[in-house]
Amino acid sequence: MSIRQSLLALLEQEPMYGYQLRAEFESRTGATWPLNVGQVYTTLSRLERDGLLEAAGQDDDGHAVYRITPSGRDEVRAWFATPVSRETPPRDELAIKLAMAVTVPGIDVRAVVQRQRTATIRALQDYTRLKAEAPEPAADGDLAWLLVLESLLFAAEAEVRWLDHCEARLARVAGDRRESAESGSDVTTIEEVRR
Amino acid sequence: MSIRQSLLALLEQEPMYGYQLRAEFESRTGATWPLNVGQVYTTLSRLERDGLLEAAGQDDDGHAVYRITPSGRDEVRAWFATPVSRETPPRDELAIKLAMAVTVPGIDVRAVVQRQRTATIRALQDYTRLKAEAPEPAADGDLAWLLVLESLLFAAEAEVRWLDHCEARLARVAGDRRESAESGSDVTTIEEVRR
DNA sequence: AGTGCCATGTAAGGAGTTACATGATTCG
DNA sequence: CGAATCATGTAACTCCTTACATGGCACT
Repeated sequence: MSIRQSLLALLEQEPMYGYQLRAEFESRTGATWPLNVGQVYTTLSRLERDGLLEAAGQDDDGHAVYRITPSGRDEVRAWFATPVSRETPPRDELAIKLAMAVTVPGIDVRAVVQRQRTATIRALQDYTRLKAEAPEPAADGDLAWLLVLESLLFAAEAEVRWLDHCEARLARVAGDRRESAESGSDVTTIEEVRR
Repeated sequence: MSIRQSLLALLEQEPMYGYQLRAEFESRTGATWPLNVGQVYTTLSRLERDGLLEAAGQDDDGHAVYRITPSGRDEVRAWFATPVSRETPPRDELAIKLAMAVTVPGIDVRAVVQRQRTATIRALQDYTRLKAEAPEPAADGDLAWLLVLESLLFAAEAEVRWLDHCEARLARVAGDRRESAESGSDVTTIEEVRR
C-alpha cells in the first residue's frame, strides 16, 4: 500500500520513468527495502488506470515517462495529511510466533526467545555500523535515508527490550529463579551495541 | 507468511476445522489481527496440497477436520528453530512516508510528524488501557495475548521516541531554535501515558 | 564478439482482503 | 418466524515476489 503512494509522491517532483522511480525510491530508503522493477510497472499501470497518472510520451533519451495528474496530487496531499493508522497494525511475525510458541506444547519458548535475541542484536549492530558510516546529511536524500535507518534502530532496540521482557515474564510464569545467566563475553545490553 | 505457520502450529496440538482455527488464532492474539475465514480455508488447501496437512474426515459434529502430517511437524519445528530474519525487515509505511516527505518539496514535514505523534500516542493509550483490563495470565492463551499486547506497546513507544527524534533532527536541519512548544495540557511524554 | 547493465514489460503464484452463496443451527 | 451466528466455501481483486523475454547500449 505504500509503494503506490511513494511513486505518486516521487512523481510530484517531476515526471519520471520506471527505472528512475526505483532508483529514486531506493536512494531515499537505502538498500533496506529493495523495490522490484516489475512492481513499479504494474503499479504505474494501475495508477494510470485510476487517473492519478498519465503517460507523458518519451523524454530526450526515449524513456517512457509518466506525469502526475491533479487527482494524483490530491491523493499525495491526502496521504501526507492522514496519519498511518495504528488501529490495526501490520501483523508482526515475531509476536505471532511467540504467541503460538507459548500455547503449543513441547516448544522451548525460552530458547526461541534467546535465538531471536541474538539475531536482533546482530541486526542492531549492523544498523549501528551503517549509521556510523553514513554521511552527515547534506542532501534531502541523505536525511531521508538516515531517518529510515534510525527508525530501524529504534524498532530493533524495542524488539530486544520486548524479548527481555518476555524472558523475564516467562521466568516468572515458570516459577523458576533465574540463575542470572551471565555468559561472560556475549554482547548483551543495548548500551554495549551503541559502543 | 505467518498465518500459514500459525495454522500448522495450532494443528500440532490437535486436529481442528476452519472456524475453530480462526477462533484459536484470535484468542491468542486478541482482536489485534483479525483473521479472515476465507483465508483460513485457502491456506488449508495449500497446506494440504503441499503435504503438510491431510483431511481427517469429520468430527462428531460433522466439521471438516484437518490433521497435521509428519512433514508438517517438521515445518513447525523449523519455524520455531529459525529466528525471524531482520535482514530485510517488512516495509514500514510510516518510515517510507517520512522519507518521502523530506524529499518532496512543499510538504510540511513537522506537521506530518506531529499528526502521527498524536495518532500513535492515542494507540499507546488504548494499549495501556487494554493491558490494565487484561486478566492475570492464568491460561496459556492469556499469556500469549498479553505478550502480543506488550509487543504492540513496546513498538508504539519506540515509534513515539523515533518521531520525537525526527522532530529534533528536523529542527536542527532547519536551523531554527525550537521555542520549546509546551502546549500545556497535551499528553506528551510516554511516562504520562503510563499513568 | 561477448558480458553485463539499462529499460520495459509479461507471467505465474503466494498472500491477503472484501464480498457473495449456501446451508445448518440457535436464539429471542 | 425471523435474525444472527456458525460453517464451508468461491470469486475477484490488490499487492508483492520471482522469474522470464526482449532489445539497446556500453565496455573490454
